[in-house]
Amino acid sequence: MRNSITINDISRETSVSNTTVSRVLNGFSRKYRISDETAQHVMEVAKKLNYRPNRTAVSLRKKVSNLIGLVVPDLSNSFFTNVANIITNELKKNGYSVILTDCGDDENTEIEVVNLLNDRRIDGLLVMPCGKQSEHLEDLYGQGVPVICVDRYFESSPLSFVATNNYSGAYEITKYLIGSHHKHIACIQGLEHVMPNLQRVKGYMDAMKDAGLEEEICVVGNDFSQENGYLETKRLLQRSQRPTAIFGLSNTIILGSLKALEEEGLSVPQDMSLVTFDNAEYLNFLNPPLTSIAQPNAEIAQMSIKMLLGMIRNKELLAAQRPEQILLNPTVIHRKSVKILKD
Amino acid sequence: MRNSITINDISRETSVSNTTVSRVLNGFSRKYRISDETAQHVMEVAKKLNYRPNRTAVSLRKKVSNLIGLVVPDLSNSFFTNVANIITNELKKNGYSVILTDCGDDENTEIEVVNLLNDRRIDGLLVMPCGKQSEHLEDLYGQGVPVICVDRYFESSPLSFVATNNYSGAYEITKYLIGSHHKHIACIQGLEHVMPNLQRVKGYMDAMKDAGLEEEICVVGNDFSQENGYLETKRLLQRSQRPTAIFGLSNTIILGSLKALEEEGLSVPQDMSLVTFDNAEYLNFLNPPLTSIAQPNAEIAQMSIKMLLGMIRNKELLAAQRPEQILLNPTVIHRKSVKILKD
DNA sequence: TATGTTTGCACAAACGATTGTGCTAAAACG
DNA sequence: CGTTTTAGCACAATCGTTTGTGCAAACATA
Repeated sequence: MRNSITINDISRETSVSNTTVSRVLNGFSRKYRISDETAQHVMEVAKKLNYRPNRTAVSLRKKVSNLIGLVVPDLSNSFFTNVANIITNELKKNGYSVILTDCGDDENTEIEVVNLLNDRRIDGLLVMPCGKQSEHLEDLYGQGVPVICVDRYFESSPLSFVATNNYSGAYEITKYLIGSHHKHIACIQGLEHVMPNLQRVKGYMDAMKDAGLEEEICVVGNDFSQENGYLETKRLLQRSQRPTAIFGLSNTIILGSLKALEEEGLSVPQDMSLVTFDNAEYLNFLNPPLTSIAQPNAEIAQMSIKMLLGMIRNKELLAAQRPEQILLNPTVIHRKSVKILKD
Repeated sequence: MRNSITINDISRETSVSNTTVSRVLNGFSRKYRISDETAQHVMEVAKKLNYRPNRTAVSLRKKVSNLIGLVVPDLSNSFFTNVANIITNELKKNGYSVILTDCGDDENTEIEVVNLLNDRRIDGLLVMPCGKQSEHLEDLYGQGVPVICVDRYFESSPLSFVATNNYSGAYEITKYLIGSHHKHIACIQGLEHVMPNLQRVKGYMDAMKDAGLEEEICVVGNDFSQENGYLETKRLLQRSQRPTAIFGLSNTIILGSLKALEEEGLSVPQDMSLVTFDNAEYLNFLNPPLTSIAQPNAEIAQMSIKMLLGMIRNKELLAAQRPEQILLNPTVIHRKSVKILKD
């Protein structure tokens, strides 16, 4: 068992009380009128013994853990890892460590891990909720724990959120496809009930409707996996009326589509146009480079943290405030996966 | 401030001591002869009040945190995130939470975060060390904290490790290039002093030597970034004697190469053959699909955890045992980025 | 000299659990 | 009925900190 140096060892060695040691080491010498001499001595001994405070004890006593929970749906999706990465690094700069957990896009797992995080007395929670329920999160929030929804959120909930304006992104890129004279545009969606998916589908559908293509609306699929992209693409290709363009609602989905198309010997964009949500460096080097909707990952991460830290600092306001609801605009990155059809 | 239900609330409500409550809730009713009646009552009240133990208090008292530290060099590299992902999920199944930190491939940051993790009394550390020094890790290990090096490791150190057999992977793929009649093969390396890089370079060099191509050995570059891949490729292209093949030592590096080649209007593999370490789904869909050396990510993760958990369970043996040193074999995945030259 | 003020620090209670030990009352035994 | 055993639980210390308060000695003031 690890037997580290404690404040009491210093206390013994310096023959002052642990109270005094604690105060010196926390920079309260002045405040509690510890003589410079004593303070010096304590600090020297602390350094000599290579003392480091036990954060567990501090957490227990101060009721502050400097731990932030981060719950993501699926770490094999590069969008989530990218955001998680930025969040983790940003929070470290602010003196927080993060406990990162992947809930496998499963609601019960999410509830379980949120409880676990609460047991560890996290100072705040950043969550990309994967289910329809928000009670477990609102409960936590009600207990006074700052909670921010990131990327995914709930319509009417006291929880603040930061997300991409998924609607506008989807609307815009669909309009672009239509502008390129595509009419048969299929949309492969992810988890049906989560907000980003809902909004993206809505954006797609509205753009179709606004162009008088209501009849052509075609939404298939049911999760954000690559398999889903693969299978749905295969099925789309078997239709009598094949789409001329596919809009994948995540980078994972589109990778599945690509695989299916390749297997069928179809090439992009000659035989099929392809666009996707999410951005990634490698999209530039695909065959062909894929036109995509880049989410503002860094801004999402930074804004979430800003809001979270704000709540942590102003706990009193926590309950009083109305939720902040922030939607950040995505940008369409035009590459080479859309064929311009003759009209 | 969060005011949760404690064991004392239950104690009050049931009119038994907190000792008894604790024993009941930990399943020690039998052992301490708590009557079934009392036990029942305690459990009911605990459920009614929705009691959950404060893990911070438990950690302090039991000197066990159920926290594992995971330190990776760079979370924007998909190899690391992939391994981290598997590790995190596997550990969760074993009742551990992981604190994940990215040290930005900086040695001082690594030392700092390792100290921070120690302050939190992690039960074990999985680390992909980014520097030449191992003292901070050996210190921790010496304090009785299980430490396993993952992917990266040190030559002569008491620390156990799990990594890919980088040498054989590099040797094999270089031999393959040579077998395809390439002679001018350049190697763009990552961080010079880390073991995987060292071993990969060695594999490359030995393969060249064994084929009598000692004169042609060409190792450039100095870190695992995409920028490094980009810049070094640009420079290679300016040489009077251009290489006919480039061996990138990571997926990030090769993405940089690809960018440089594209800018120069060169296509793969017609104008330049390309191979890389690391595997990723998207490599299949690049233009062209890249031949690569797939590391056994899942096995690395699982083996690391197995060793770590073993150490945690057998702490006594910790110091006594000789380090375990595990190298797992990679596999070359042949795709379409190597041109077979006429000899 | 008596009183008030400041200096410099220590005592002891918390935080929320776990755990070695001790104690009382009832049951069992002879 | 007296003694031993067992059942059933509580006391209090402990983990390593932080923190409200108290208190003696030194000093200043009148």
